[in-house]
Amino acid sequence: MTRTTADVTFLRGYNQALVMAVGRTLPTFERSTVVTATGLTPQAVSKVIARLTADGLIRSAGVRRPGIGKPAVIYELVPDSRYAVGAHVARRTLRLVLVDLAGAVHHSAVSPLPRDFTPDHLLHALRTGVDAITAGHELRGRLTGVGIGMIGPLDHENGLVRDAHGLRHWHDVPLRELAEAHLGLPVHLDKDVTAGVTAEAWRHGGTFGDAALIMVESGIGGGFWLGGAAHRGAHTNAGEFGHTVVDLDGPRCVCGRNGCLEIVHNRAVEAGDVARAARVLAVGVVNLLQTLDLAHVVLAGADLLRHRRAYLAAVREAVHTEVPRADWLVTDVALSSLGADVIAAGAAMQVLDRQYGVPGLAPGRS
Amino acid sequence: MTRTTADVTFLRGYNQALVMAVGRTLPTFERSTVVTATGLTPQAVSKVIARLTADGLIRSAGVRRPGIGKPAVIYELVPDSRYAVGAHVARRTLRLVLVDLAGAVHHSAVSPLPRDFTPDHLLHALRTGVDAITAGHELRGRLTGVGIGMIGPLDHENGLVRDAHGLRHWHDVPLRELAEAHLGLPVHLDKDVTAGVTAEAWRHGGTFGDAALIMVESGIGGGFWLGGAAHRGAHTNAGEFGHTVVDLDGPRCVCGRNGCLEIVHNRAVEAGDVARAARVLAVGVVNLLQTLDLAHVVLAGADLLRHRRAYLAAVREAVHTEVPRADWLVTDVALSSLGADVIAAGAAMQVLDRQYGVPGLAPGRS
DNA sequence: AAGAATTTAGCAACAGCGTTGCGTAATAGG
DNA sequence: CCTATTACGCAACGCTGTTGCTAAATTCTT
Repeated sequence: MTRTTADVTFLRGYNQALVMAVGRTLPTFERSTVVTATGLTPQAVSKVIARLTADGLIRSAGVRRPGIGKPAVIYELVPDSRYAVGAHVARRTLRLVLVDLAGAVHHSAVSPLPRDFTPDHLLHALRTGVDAITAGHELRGRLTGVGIGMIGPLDHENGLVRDAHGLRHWHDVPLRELAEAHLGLPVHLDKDVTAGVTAEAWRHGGTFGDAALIMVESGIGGGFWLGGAAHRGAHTNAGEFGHTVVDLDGPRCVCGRNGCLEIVHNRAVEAGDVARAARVLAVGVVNLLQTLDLAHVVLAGADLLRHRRAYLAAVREAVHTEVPRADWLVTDVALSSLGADVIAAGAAMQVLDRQYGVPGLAPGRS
Repeated sequence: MTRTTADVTFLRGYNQALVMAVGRTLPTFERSTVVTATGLTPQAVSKVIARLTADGLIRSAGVRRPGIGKPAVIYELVPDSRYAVGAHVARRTLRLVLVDLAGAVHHSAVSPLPRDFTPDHLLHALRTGVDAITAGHELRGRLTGVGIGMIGPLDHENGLVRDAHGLRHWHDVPLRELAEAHLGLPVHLDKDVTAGVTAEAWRHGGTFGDAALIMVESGIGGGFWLGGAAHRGAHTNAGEFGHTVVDLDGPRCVCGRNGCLEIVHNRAVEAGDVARAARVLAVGVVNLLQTLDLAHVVLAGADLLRHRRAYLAAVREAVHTEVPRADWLVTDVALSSLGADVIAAGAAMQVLDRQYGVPGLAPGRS
C-alpha cells in the first residue's frame, strides 16, 4: 500500500496539468476549448489559466475575432518557458538532446563512449555534454532536469542500474543519485524503450491512447504507454519483447530460449533477407496487438530506420490482414517522428512529464 | 481529451477508497495502520473512518489491549454490508454468483443456455437467476448491481456486445442498457478474462501488482491488471492472448494465422499430451512476462483446472528457468483462488470496484 | 444610430476537503 | 496517586473548485 495520497494540492496540479495537456495537443486554444475538453467549470479554468500565465507556461495570443458576443481570448503554450535535457546511453555512444516544453528537439549531439565505460566515464561525459548543449541558450531557471534512457535491467523507482546488458562495471549503480549530485539537477532514470514511448505520448498531448514503441537496434525492445502512463511492470523489466518465442523449434537465443523474435529476426537480417526480417517483426507486433489491443504502434531504432520503408510496409500489411478485420478495430502504425533522437528526447520529456504532465495516482507494488 | 476532471468530491471518494482497500487487504486494522499505509494524517483518517462507519461499510471490533497509552480501536470491514451479483455468460451456460463486499462468494449456480441463445433468452435467464440467487438473503438496498463477464469482442465503455464469438444474434447488442432496464439495477459489462483478473485484484486489496489471469476454456485468453486497474486496450479487445504466434511454421488457426498459441496447445491436448500442452502454455506465459513484467500470474479455466497440477508445475518451471534468474525478478504463479467461479465472481467485483474501489482518473481514448 | 441579444470573463461568497493546533480520554509504570 | 504515553476528536485554517451575479465587448435588430 504505497498509493499516493490525494490532497488539494494534488487537485490543483492535476487540473492544471489537464489544461497544459490541451495546450500541448492544440497549437492554440481558448477558454471554452478547455472547458469542453476537461469538464471543468469556466470559472475554474479562468483560475488555472491565471496561474499558468503567471508562471509563464502559457500566454495569450490575441483574440478570436469573428462571432457574436465578447471575443474570446486565445492562448498558447510558451514552448521555451521550460527545457529539459535528455540522454540516451547506448553501449558505445551517448546522445544528448535539448527539448522544450512542447516536445521539440532544439539540439542534438552524439559522442562516443569508451568500450566498457564506467559510471565515472558516463558522469563525466554527461557533465561536459550537458554544459555544451545548454551553452548557447540562456536557460537560467528554465532547465527542469535531465532524463536518462538506458538499457536495462534497472530499477526505475530507486534510480538504480541493476545490471546493464553487455556492460561490466554496471552492477547496482545508483545512477540517479550520482548524476543528481554531479549535475546539480533533478535526474530521471528509465529504460530506453520506455523513454522512447514517452516521447510519442508527450508530443501527442492528452489524446494519446495505448501505444507501443518498437525499437530495433542491436536487439529488439518494446516500450509501452498504457492507460495514460508508461508501463514499466513490476520490476521495471517490461519491454523485453525481443525475447518472446515466435518459433518453438527456432534457433537458440542468447537468453537461453529457442526461437525468440530477436534471434529469428536477426538470422533473417544476417542472411540479407530484410523482407523476411520485417515480416518476422510484424508477427511480433501483431502478437502485441492481440494481447494488448493498442491504438498506436511506433517503429524506431537505427537498424529499423535503415530499412524503414520495408519495415513500415510489412507491419502495416500484417496489422491490416492478420488481425480480424473490423471497422472499429483500428491501429495506427507509424515511424517515430523523432528518428534517432526518440530515446534521448523521450528521456527529456519524462522529466517534463513528471513536472507538468497529468499525474497518476501511483498504485503500490507488490 | 475525456480525462476525468478532479474536484473535492473525487478527493473524498479516493481517500475513502484507500481506507477501504486497507480493510479489504487486512482482516482487521486500526487507525495507525491506515495512517502508515495511506500517508493520510491521523485526523483525516478519523474523519474517513467516521464516514465509513456511518455508511455501515466498516465497524469497530474491540480495542487493542496490550501496550502503554490509550488502547487503539480496532476496525474491520463489514462484508455483508454490500453485495453484487456476477454473471459469467459462456456459449452454453450462464453462471451466477452472489459476492459480498470482501469478495467472498456466497452462492453459485449454473444454468444451461439454449444453443444460439438470443439477447432475450439471456435477459430472461438473468432475471430469473438473479431473483433466485438473491431470494434467500435479505438484501434490501445492499445489492450494488450486476456484473456480466462475457466473451468478446465487446465495447466495455458503451456496454455493447459487438460480435460475440460463435454466437449469432449478437451483433451490436446494447446489453448493458437492456439488462439495466430489465433488472432495475446498475449493470457492468466486460470481457470474461478482464472480469476474472479483477476478482484476483479485488480479493488481494490494494497491494496487488501487475497481473495476468490466464484462462484455458475452449480457447485461451488473458485478462490483465496493470498499474492498479484492468487493462482493456483501445477497443476492449485486449486479452486475445491465445492468438499470438509461437510457432511460425505451425498449423493454421481459425484466426487465419499459423502457429497460434491456442492451436498449438489444442493440438497437444487432442493428442492426449497434457504435459506438452502445459509446456506450450508456459511458453506463452513467459512471453507475457518478458513483455509486461508481471508480479502475478493466475491460472484459471475449466480445461486448465482439469489438469491443474500439470499446468501449474509446467508454468512455474518455465517461469523459474526461462526468465533470466535474478533475485529481484520474482513472479508469483498460482491457481485462481475461486476455481470455476472466477469470471462470474470477478464480474460482480467489478461492480463493487466501481463503487468502492480506488478510482483512477481515466485517460482519454484516441 | 441606438437598444437588445449574445458571449466572455472575473469578482465574491460558499461548501467541502485535508491539515494544523491543542485539549481530553484511557492506559501502564513508578 | 502522579506521570508518561498513546489515541483521538473538536475547532480553526488554508486551499480547492463551484455557484451566483455583474461588467465588458461585440453583433444583430429595429
